[in-house]
Amino acid sequence: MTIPNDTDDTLALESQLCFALYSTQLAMNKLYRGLLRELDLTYPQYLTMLVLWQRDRQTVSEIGEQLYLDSATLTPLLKRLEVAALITRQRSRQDERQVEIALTEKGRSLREQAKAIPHAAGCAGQCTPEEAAELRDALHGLRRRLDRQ
Amino acid sequence: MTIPNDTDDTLALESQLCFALYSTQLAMNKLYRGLLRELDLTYPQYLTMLVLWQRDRQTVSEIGEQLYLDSATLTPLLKRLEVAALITRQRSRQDERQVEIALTEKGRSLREQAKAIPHAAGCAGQCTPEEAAELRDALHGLRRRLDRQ
DNA sequence: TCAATCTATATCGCGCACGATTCAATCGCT
DNA sequence: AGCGATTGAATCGTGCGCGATATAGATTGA
Repeated sequence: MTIPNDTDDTLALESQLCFALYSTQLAMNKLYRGLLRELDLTYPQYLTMLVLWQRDRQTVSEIGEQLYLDSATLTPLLKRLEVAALITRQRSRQDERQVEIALTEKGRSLREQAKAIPHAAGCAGQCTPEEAAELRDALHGLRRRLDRQ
Repeated sequence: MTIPNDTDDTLALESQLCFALYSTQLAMNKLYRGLLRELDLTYPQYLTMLVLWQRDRQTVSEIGEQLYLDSATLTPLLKRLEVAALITRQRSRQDERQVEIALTEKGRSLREQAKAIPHAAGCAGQCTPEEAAELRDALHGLRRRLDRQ
């Protein structure tokens, strides 16, 4: 009697951490699309604004280091934020290779509206702050290990 | 004496679960890009193959329900898998609106190569199976709550 | 000094995601 | 039977991500 040789679930979709991560990120993105509609920002644009609200006047690569994005992604994104009059982009005097990104008054003032977002997102995810923090730390840990590869 | 009115870290990038999710997904994607290079698959294409390896002959929307993707994303992706000769696409006889996706022999046989992927990914993430399972379940739970919104 | 090298940003091409729309096939109802 | 509503897939437009390449400016060293 032969044992069926392919009943193992190694490749089962739902068993895989990578798919849990992928599909949850899709769901989170969808949630934020709704929350960010009134700010007229996409999710990556929102992240970029978070970086600048924490510290104004940063170069493209400084922003990229924090978001894990490179200039191929950021340059067009930043141009759109510039068109939206939320930031300015100008070549650094000291080093003409660098481009300094700075908030406009409009960009700074958008922060007030944005303050409501994290709480709204937390409610939607029905997470207690403790649950959210635990999951966040587990994810950051995983990311750190993946980055080392 | 005035207390600075904006030292709260509500909007701090690293404190937010959504960014942990976003950046970890970027890192995971990067890992899989490397692992999948020899299979000549992108990550979403790999997920689609997982779905078909679990059950052959499914319609576009059946695949979409499992991956949380709609036809706008899947139709072009499936066309590329068809060009790669991994699947066939043909209109259902019973219901001409539906398109049935079926594996080719080449598509079926790719499964053998793919079996090594989950283990390789687990090693890269340096997760014990228990850690991975726990994080996976926490993420599926969060996704379920987000989907209800 | 000036050529080789390195660095920061930009550009190009491709493949997702997805909102909005279109179109054909099917269903439901009278 | 026939017509409005629904459904399944495709199409279009926009915005990421990112590998690969380009380009201009800065740095290094013989």
